[in-house]
Amino acid sequence: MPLRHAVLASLLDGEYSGYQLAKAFDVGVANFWHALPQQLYAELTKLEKEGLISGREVVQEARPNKRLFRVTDAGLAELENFAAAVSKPSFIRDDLLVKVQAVDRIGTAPVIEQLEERASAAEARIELFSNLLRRTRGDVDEEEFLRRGERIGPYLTCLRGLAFERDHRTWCLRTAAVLRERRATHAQR
Amino acid sequence: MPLRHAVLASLLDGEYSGYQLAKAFDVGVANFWHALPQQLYAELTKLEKEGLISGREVVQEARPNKRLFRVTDAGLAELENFAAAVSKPSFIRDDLLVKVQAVDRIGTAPVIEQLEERASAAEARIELFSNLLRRTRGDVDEEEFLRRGERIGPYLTCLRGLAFERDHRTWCLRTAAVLRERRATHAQR
DNA sequence: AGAGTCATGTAAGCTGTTACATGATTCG
DNA sequence: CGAATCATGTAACAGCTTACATGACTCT
Repeated sequence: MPLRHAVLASLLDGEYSGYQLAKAFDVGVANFWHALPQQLYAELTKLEKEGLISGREVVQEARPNKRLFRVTDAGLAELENFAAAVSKPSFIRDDLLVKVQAVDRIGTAPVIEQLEERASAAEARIELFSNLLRRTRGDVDEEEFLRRGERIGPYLTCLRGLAFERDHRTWCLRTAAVLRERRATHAQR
Repeated sequence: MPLRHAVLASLLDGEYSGYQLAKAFDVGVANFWHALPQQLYAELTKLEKEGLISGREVVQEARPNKRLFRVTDAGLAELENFAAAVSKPSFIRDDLLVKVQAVDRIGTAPVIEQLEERASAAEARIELFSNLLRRTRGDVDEEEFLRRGERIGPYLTCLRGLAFERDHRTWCLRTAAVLRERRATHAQR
C-alpha cells in the first residue's frame, strides 16, 4: 500500500477531485511522491470503497461533473497507523545516474546533453518551490512560520523538495562540466 | 526495462556473481539504484539468455559454486542505446516524507523518532561514501582525479550519493528539531 | 550452539506503466 | 481551427516485493 497514504496525506488540506490531485502530484506533492492520473483514479475508487475517503458529486455546467474527496475519520486513523509503522529507507532510482555510471565506456555527448537538460528542469522547479514557500508563509519569516504556523507539514516537505532540486542541479552542472573538459583535453572517442 | 541497465552498468568494472552484485546494490550502486537479490538473479538469467552478459561457472570447494558475469559487446551496445534515449525525470518517493506531510494532523512522536533514525542512517552512509571516494582517488586530489582518472563514472555517481545523504541528513535533523520545539511550546496532543 | 556469510533460486501477489477511449469547452 | 484544459476511466502488461526453500561453512 504505497500510494494510498500519499493520497490520504494530500487530501488533508481540503477536497480535491482526481484531476486536481493529478495536478498536485505533478507539482507540490511531487516532493514526496509521483503518480499518473490513471493510478490516482483507481486508488481514489479503492479508498472510497474502503471508507478511508468520502466523495461527493459536484455537478457543473460548462465542464464535466467531478467528484471531490475528503479524508474520513477512518482515513485519518489509517494515516496515524502508517506514521507509527517503520518506514522503508528511501533510495534514489535514476536513469541518468545509470548513464553517468557507464560514462567512461559509452558516448559522452548524449549524457552531457541530458545532464544540462536536467539542470534546467531542476532550475524551474527551484523557482516553483521557492515561490510556493514564499506564498505559504506570507509575511512572517521562515523561522517564525515553522514555530507558530498551523499547518507546516507541506512546508517542510517542500523544503526537502527544494533542497533536493538545488543539490541535483549543482551535481548535474558540475558533472557536465567535468565531462566537457575531459572531452576537450584527452580527445577520446 | 529499468533494472537491466543498472545491472549492465554495475558489471562494467569486472566480473561479479549475483550474490556480489546484491551486496553492491546495497552499498556503492545504491547511489543510483536499488534491487533485492531475487530480482538480480532473475535479471541476470534474462540478460544472459539475451546475450547481453555472459556467465561462467566457478567451482569452489569450501563454498557453494557461483556464476560470474561480464558484459558482452551486445550488452555494451545496449547501454550505448540506452544512454542516447531520453531519461525519465527522477522523483523522490519516500514514506517518511508522506508522514511529515501529514504531521500536523497525526501524532508527531513516531515521526520525530524516525527522522532521527534516518539522520543516523544517513550519517553512516556519508562515512561510507566518503571513504569509498578517498580510496578510489588514491593520492591525487579530486579535481585532478576527475580531470585525468580513467574510470570516473562510479566516482561521479558516488558524489551524487554523498550529496544526497548529506542533504537528507540536514533536512531530517532540522525537521526533527522544528517538530520537537513545537511540541515543547504549544503543548499540542 | 546459534548467528552470519556464501550462494541461488521459485511462486504468488501487489504496484506501477503504457496504450487506449471519450467528449465538451476554452484559448490563441 | 487546432491545441490545451477539464474530467474520468478500462485493459493489458511490465516491474517490484514478500514469502518460502535449501544447504554448507565460519565465526563468536
